[in-house]
Parts: sequence; C-alpha cells; structure tokens
Amino acid sequence: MQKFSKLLCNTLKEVPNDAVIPSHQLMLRSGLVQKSGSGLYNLLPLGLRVIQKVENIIREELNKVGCQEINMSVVTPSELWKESFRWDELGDLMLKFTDRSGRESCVSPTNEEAVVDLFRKQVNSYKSLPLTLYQINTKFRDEIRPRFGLMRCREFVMKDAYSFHENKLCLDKTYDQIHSAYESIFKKMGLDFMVVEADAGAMGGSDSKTHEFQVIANSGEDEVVISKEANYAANIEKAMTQRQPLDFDESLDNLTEVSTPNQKTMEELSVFLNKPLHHLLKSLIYISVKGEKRDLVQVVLLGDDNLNEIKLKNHLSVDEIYPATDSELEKSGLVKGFIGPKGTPIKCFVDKSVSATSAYVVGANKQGCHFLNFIPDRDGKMSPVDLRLAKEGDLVNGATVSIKRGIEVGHIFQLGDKYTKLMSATILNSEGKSVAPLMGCYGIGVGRTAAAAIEQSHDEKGIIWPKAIAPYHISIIIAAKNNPEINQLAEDIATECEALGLECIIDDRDVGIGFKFNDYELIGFPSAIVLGKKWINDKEIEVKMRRSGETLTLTRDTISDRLLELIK
RNA sequence: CGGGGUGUGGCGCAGUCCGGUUAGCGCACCUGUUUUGGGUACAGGGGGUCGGAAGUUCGAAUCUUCUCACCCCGACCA
Repeated sequence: MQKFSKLLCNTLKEVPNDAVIPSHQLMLRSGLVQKSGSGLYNLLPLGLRVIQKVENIIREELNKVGCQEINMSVVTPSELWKESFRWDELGDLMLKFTDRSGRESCVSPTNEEAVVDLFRKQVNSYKSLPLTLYQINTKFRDEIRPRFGLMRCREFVMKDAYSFHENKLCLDKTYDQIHSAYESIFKKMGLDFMVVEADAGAMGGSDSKTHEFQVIANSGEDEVVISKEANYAANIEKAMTQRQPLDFDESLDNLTEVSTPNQKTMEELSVFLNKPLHHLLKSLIYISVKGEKRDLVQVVLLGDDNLNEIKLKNHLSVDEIYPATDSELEKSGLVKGFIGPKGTPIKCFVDKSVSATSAYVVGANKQGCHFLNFIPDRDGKMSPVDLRLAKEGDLVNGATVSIKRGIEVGHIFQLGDKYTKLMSATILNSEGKSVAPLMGCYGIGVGRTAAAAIEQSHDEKGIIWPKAIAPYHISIIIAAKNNPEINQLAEDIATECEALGLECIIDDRDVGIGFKFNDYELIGFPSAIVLGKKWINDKEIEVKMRRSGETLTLTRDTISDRLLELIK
C-alpha cells in the first residue's frame, strides 16, 4: 500500500519560471517530472505511473487489432540510414556519435529503416503479410527548439508502429483498423480529439493517405480547420478552403501608374487608395532551395490573404523555401513594399482565389509606385495554384469553417514502398514474383498525450486526471493525528478498493489538513476520502470528487462499491 | 540559426544602475514546542566560492572582456 509519506513527490507552491503552459507548470508543481536538461525530463514515481497507463492503453488497443509488440535498439548504425539517404536528409535532427571502434551511429529519431531491416531479415513471403509491428520506446530528436515540457522534448517516448502489405487494398484495411484503434485509445483516455487530414511532411510519401489525431487545446502548436456541417477537418497546412464570395472590380480601364509614397503595407495602401484589401494583390518573394540550387519565386495573393508555405513548398517540390531577405531582394533589383507581377522575370504563381479577369492594384516594382487596373489575364503571366492559408469563415462545400488549435498526439501515414524499395526489402508474392511490400507507419507521442490530457483537464487548483490515466484513483486523507483506529480504517478501505481495481494512496504525512487537500487537488486524483472528525463523531466517511468538486457522505459498508460507481 | 531575455542555496525572488561589514528574504528542508478540517504559530538550525574564466581595483554578486547554460518569439515535429 503506497503511503504518501514515503512517496518521492515534492509539490511546489510556486510556479517554476521556465514553464509557460498549464501542463508543464502542473507537471512540475505536482512532482510528476523533473527537468534534467533542455528538452530532457526525468519521470518521478507519479509521472511514471501516468506514462505507463498511457502505454498500456495503447498496447491493449493495438494488440486487439493484431499488432505485435517488439522492441528495437535505441541506437541504430549509420549504414541503415545511409541506405534511405536520411543520414543526410534528417541532418542535425539526429543525435549522431561515433563509438570507440569508430562506428557512426545515432539515437533513433524514428525507426522506419530499422524496422525494414528487421523485416527483410525475417520475412520472405506474402503469406506472412499483413504484418504490423510496434514498439513503445525512447526516441531522440534534437529539436531546434524544445519547449512546453513533455509536449516538445528532445528525448521522448513514442509508440511507433509499422505495417507491411502485399497491395494497397491490404494497406488501406490495416490503415483503417489502426485509425479506429487510435480512436479507441484516445477515447479511453477521455480526450476531446479530432481526426484531421494532414500534410505528409518530411516523414512520408507525398500522395498517400495521412491523418493526424489532434487534441483540441488552446496551447496547441497546430491549427486545425473544421466544419462540422461539411464533415471536414484538416490541418491548416493542408486545408483547401474557398473564400466567401467576393465583389470583384470588373473595370476594364488601362493599366495606370499611381504614386503611392510610403504605402508599404497592404493595410496602408488600402486606406490610401480607398479600396478594399481584396482589390489589391500582395506579392511575396520566396527563395526555394533544392540541393545546391536556389531560385527566386514570386507569389501573388489577394491583399487580405496569407501564404500557406507548405503548399508552395509542395507545389515546387523543393527541399526548403524561405522568404527572401532584404539583401536578396536588393540583389535582384526588387523594391521592398512595391513588388508586383507586372514585367518581372521571376517565376510567378497566383493564388486561385484571384480572379483572372478582374482589376487589381499591384506593386509597380518601382519605389513609391503602384499600378491600378492590373488584370491578370491581360497584364500578367502567372500560373494559378492553390496557395492561400485557410482562414476563419472560409467555405468548404458551402459550409463555413472555424479554426481551432490542436496538439498533435498521433499521426498515421501510408508510406507506400519508399523504404522497402530504397532498402531492397522484398517478398515473394503469390505469383512467385519478388516485390517490395507497401508500408504504413503510425505514431503516438506518449508523454505528449499525457501533457495534452492535462491541457484539456485542469483548473486553477491543479490537474483533474481522467480515471484511465490518473496516477492513483483515490487519495485517502488522514485528518486525525495519532489515531490508530483511523489509520487502520484507511488501510482497510484501501485494501477493499484495490480489490475492486481502485488504486489508493494513503496521505499519512505529518502536515496540516489544508496542505493535504491542496496537494490532492494539485496532483488531481479523481477523488479523496477524508478520514477525520466525521468518522470519529458520526462514523461517516467524507468523499470528495475532484472534477465536480462535490463532497459526499458515504457509509463504511458501501464505500468501495459507491466509489467504483462514482469514479468515471 | 536570427531576434529578445535570464543566470544569486531545491523553488520563487531582492541586491547589480552608483563596487565597500559576515550576501539577504519567502517557500521547501532539519530540531523542539504548538496547532490539527483548507498550505497553523513560535524558537532554533543546515545549506550559496552570486553560471564559468580572465581582467580592472586596496576591495567585485556589482565594472570590462570572453565563455557556458537556460528561457521566450520564428523555421522543425509524436
């Protein structure tokens, strides 16, 4: 039986100054974790219990759909990564080192290569497929900027699963199974989450299915575009929405230069010319990088739209893009604040929401000047592409969308045969032909999920754990000093509750009652039993419920059964 | 990497501008008494070479130079 007096758990009254979001602050204050370095955390006993519960829920649900658990070495040799070219592609994200014999290795940031290597050494026949392997293991990504405690660490625990298939149909089936297993996992943990369409990003193929599991929370680092009516949900990186209908300027007047001294922003210009923002066009200059090659790219958007950089990057299929710096603009003879699509030699893309036949105000590529009545079809040479960043109020299938912040706790991908091909992993299919199997990969951030649960479930007093991942279910608070009867009662009730699967911790610390109450609320056990006056005087037992804050009076003979009903 | 900021006991801070006793306060910790239904009160106590190095000075937490670490805003992502 766990006694609080023996538990390594020092709660903090004050907020450590480097924690800025609730989950991070509360994890530190309630003695769940301890920081050991930038993006590095030690799990203390209570924190570890939470993490283990998350892990076990994941295990249970994945095992149900036939996934097999394995454990791969955390350190992986460079050779594997070189086969997929990711040794260089992932670059500094990987923590690389050389051991005493001069072998290069890294601490795995993900395990596609390792699992393909395992697979190719173990599996030769289509008869073994489909096969889904997973592990719950430590990963290391040398994040550019670790932050928010367990939300974005460098070293973290991730559940990563990999599936292998003979054909797309089979991959789709497993993908859907994992999709629903993920829904069960996050539902079990009591999280309010959404499944959204995602961009495949750096980790996967480009035109395969991929979804993210986003926990809706204000501190989320992602933006999610949602429309319930249209049954639409997508990461903003991917979201393709339309603008509300616009009144275009249909004038056919000739292109006219107009003096616009010092009107450098869209807003200033809009006021100066007395035209709505969407009658102006915004020109952005980006540098695209592919290998050693650097190119200038011009992007033209409606004056009140913003660029979705991911869309541009995907459209160009380049390694990286970034806004041109002032000196790069100068070098190209462009005038910051007055850039426009008229007569520039730069490759130019225009967002689809710009009407090709309507008149716009554009920069004249000349200090202090703009053009009026620029009509794209007539006056420019631009290819229309969907490039704009979705925004609140846009339309999808006629329904308006809203934008919420989300924490990406899970991501599922269809990888196709990218890795099996690169690493020559083949199987014999039913026709006796050697083929590269298709793969899916599926991740869940374990620590991040625990953090997300706190983001979503806390109040000014502390954490409010959902039952499924609470470190203990009940804190039995001893509110009487040196009272053998009460002490015994606490032990008896604890034993009884544990028999029903309710985990108890007995708060037998030699501190004031207020201290115990505050810690119970801070750590956020779902309920507390208070043994003190009420028992001594009336033989009644007081029970507090953390989420509702209500206080109940129960009797000794029904207490454990009642608690089993009450703690949900 | 670019921009901003902070380093003083486990945590939160004052002191730094304007150098000068033995570096201070709150929380936490230890001892004793007290209190015991919402962080009780009192008394005593332990713990810091002021991130590090070099320099200026009779004298440096304080000034100078260099360095390291950490945090916040952006690019990365489970």
